[in-house]
Amino acid sequence: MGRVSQAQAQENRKRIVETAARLFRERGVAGVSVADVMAEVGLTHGGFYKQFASKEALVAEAVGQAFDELRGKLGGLDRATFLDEYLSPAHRDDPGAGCPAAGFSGDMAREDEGNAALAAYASGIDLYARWLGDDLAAVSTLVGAMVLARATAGTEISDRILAAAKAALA
Amino acid sequence: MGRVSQAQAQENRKRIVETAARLFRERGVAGVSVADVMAEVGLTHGGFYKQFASKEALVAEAVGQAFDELRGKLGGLDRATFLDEYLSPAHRDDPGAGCPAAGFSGDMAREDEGNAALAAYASGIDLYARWLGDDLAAVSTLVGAMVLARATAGTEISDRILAAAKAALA
DNA sequence: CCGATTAGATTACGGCCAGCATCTAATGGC
DNA sequence: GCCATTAGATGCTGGCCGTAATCTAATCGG
Repeated sequence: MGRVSQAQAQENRKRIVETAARLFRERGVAGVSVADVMAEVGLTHGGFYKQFASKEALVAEAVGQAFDELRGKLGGLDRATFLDEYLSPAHRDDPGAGCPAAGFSGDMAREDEGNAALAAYASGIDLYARWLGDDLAAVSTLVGAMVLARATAGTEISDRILAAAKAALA
Repeated sequence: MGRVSQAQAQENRKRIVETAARLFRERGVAGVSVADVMAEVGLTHGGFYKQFASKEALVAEAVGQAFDELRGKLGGLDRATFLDEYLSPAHRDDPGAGCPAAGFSGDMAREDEGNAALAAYASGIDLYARWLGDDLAAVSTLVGAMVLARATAGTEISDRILAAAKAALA
């Protein structure tokens, strides 16, 4: 296949970022290859570098994209509803569509400083903190509970973590 | 080189697990190869499979080892001292020797269920919870703060996360 | 309507990894 | 003191990865 309209190319680019944002959260950045992302979008991996400078650049855009989606969702929610949805087994079991702070935490801890992805991540944490009334401890409890519930998924302790966090933050 | 005494072989095995426990926490399981671990111990990667069935088996032992070390440390600490050390920049900046619940969280979230590493991890979380008075919300705040502080290391928000968690748990 | 541009496909390269087969030499039971 | 055992070294394999050069065909400006 040859060229595609600019509109189509832009649409493709958008789908690459959205797919990456989901896959990276589901399987981790290291667990997803550029070819995986492109195949899921229906393109071949070679074309990737016409749209992005590197995988790193895609990671940065994916983190930004995930937090942008979050920004949209937070607008129409009150605190109680948000906590209920966040600390639900459904959220735990669907990391691909879930909280980027939790989904990307493992990967961000090892990015080198000054990185674009890191900056997007930090500003996303700031978003959470402000939305919860400048309460960074609440953000820690929230994200920590989700991270631990996922790491212990399938064991009896996982549901108890979610319930305990809900009780503490209500 | 040829054979080595049984005592030496056991010592080598121990050092492999200890080194893996540190490197995995520093760089993530996917970021450390079997060859990396063996080189750090001073052995070649081929010999690894005389001691371990697979990398997965090493991960499971490393997680167990890290929580065993923790168990030892927790014995001689009161709550206030523990919180102070846990939520310190020094702990944030030295994940290799730090909390396994935080250090392995990113990798555990993607292990398949029934896994030996997962079981060791879940029992480690249980250890924390009991030591903090069956308070799973406190464990979430603690581990969440460390995970987020590491993911935002280098930005202004990182220290504030640690301070906020300390204030909330004191 | 033509030709320069460009999105995507194809193919290849260099590097790294987990795992294993084979070799080597020291051990430790007899 | 011999020799079967075995820890570790060496070297290979098949696979996957990120990246890039090249090709192809469709677009879009002039």
